[in-house]
Amino acid sequence: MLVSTRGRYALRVMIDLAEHQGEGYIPLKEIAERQEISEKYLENILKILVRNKVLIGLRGKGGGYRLAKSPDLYTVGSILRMTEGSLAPVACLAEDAERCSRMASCPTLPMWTKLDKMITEFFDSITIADLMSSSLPGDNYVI
Amino acid sequence: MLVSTRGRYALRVMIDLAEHQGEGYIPLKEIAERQEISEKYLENILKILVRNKVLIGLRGKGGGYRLAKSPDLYTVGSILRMTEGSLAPVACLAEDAERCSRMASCPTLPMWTKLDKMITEFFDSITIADLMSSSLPGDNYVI
DNA sequence: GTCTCTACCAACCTTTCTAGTAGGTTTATA
DNA sequence: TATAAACCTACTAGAAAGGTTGGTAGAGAC
Repeated sequence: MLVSTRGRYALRVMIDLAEHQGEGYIPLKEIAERQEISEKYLENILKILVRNKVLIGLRGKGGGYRLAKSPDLYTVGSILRMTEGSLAPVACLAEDAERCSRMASCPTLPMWTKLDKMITEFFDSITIADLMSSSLPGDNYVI
Repeated sequence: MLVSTRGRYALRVMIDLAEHQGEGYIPLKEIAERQEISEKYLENILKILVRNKVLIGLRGKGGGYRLAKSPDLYTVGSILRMTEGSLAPVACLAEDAERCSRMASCPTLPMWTKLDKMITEFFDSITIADLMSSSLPGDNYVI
């Protein structure tokens, strides 16, 4: 599995917040309810997004979360890299991979590299705004 | 990680055997040595390929493994599906996934479906013959 | 007929990742 | 000061990854 629940939920939250922009700070409880995701689990995911300054969290009564910037300024790729760590299709291409001694002669490496590039370009070509329900699904984020 | 060692090793074995076609049956020991993979672990992987009739195993002295068909008749996709089970980038798209109640309104589903199609088409467009060292790496299995 | 080489098979193991849960602390508003 | 919220640390059950152990069965050479 390339993308786990962490990344998928993060994207859904981003879209949810994008659709409720201008309504001030949205409490976690509300998002969790709408998205049918456990509050406590979601908390862990939103923490990552706040740390990366994608979301702004406000404490106390009337607090909650909101997007730091406009939805068209966030690519799906950037959100997934934050939450998933790496989007590499194979271990050898992960940033923290130990250098493989067979690299120079590996007959499969060019294939993996090419796929990695395809995936990266795909995710980086789509923004949160593209995913919003107001968009026609399936055709507007053509690669 | 989309593709684990199981799938990667399987591909390397297929290429290895393709490059030693016409030399009769190649014992596991030899492959393991050349590929620097533990014999015992490789055994588990080859079992899958034999079960799927991609390789033919012969026991006893002089035994070993050989490809059942020509290398250009095996796509990378078919080998990976055998060994990895599923190549779906997200859980919702796996064959054995339980039907998600949000499917109809999910704003991210079209993106996942599109990526899944891209990945499948990529892997199905490359054969073991394309990966052999005699090929120029990087340009001949253009999608 | 038995020795050796080989594939084949079932079970087990360790480490890491996934998908959470529990319980408390801090900050802001009413 | 009560309450609503984010924030923080730690824990956990289960699954998957990446193997290992110890055998059984078949085929050829002597």
